[in-house]
Amino acid sequence: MDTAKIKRLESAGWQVGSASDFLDLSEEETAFIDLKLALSKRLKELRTAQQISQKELAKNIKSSQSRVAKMEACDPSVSLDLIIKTLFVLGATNQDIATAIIR
Amino acid sequence: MDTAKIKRLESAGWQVGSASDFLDLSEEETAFIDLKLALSKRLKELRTAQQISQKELAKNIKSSQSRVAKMEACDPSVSLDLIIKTLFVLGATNQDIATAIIR
DNA sequence: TGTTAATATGTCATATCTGATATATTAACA
DNA sequence: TGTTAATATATCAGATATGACATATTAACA
Repeated sequence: MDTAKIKRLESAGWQVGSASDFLDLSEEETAFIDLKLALSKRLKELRTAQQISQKELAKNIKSSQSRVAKMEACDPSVSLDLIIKTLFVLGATNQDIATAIIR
Repeated sequence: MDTAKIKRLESAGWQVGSASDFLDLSEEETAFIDLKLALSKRLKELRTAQQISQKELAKNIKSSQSRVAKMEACDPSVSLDLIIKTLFVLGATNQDIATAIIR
């Protein structure tokens, strides 16, 4: 199993609040993943609330359905840049993003 | 003059509040740059408050002085990922980051 | 069950970001 | 003025993220 897959599983694990030690990450690294996770979660919330398919959103951001799926799965191959840009396309405000981060 | 340089100048321009139309960016693109700018500004604030040189910070994040300088200049070649990771190394909390974004 | 739309996962060539390095500029002080 | 530390800027080879595509899985319904 490759690192990407492990990280993806780890992310899923954190998402539901379980503890795990496949990887030993520094405090800064986990903080970063948590932040990314919170935003990818918000991304999915906004998309589903707007009843848009991943394919449709992909078109709006000039990307592909698979990349949207990866964003929502918080795949390690997606950057925070892409997630944030997509949030703005979904109509998120700075306040939305800030709230998603602290919540 | 290349795009990177123009964008850098643009960023500096926005930072001091001037209007410009070298580039015509969409609302989402300007929102993204504004957010990045706010965070790079906060990064510099945290570093200077801690009286750390760019060189020292670079060592802490295993990068180089020049990259730190580019982060603080909000150079288009730096990712949001790198800026956020660095903020965490500087001891920023999610609340700090959220505040920097909405302020 | 089959059909269909939505979503998930794997892979890859290309684009973009990376740390490193060199060098320029700036600021503070003798 | 010179010297020094800090910061800024330019460039580049290697690393990582990208959209695209193929294919698998899931869910809802006939």
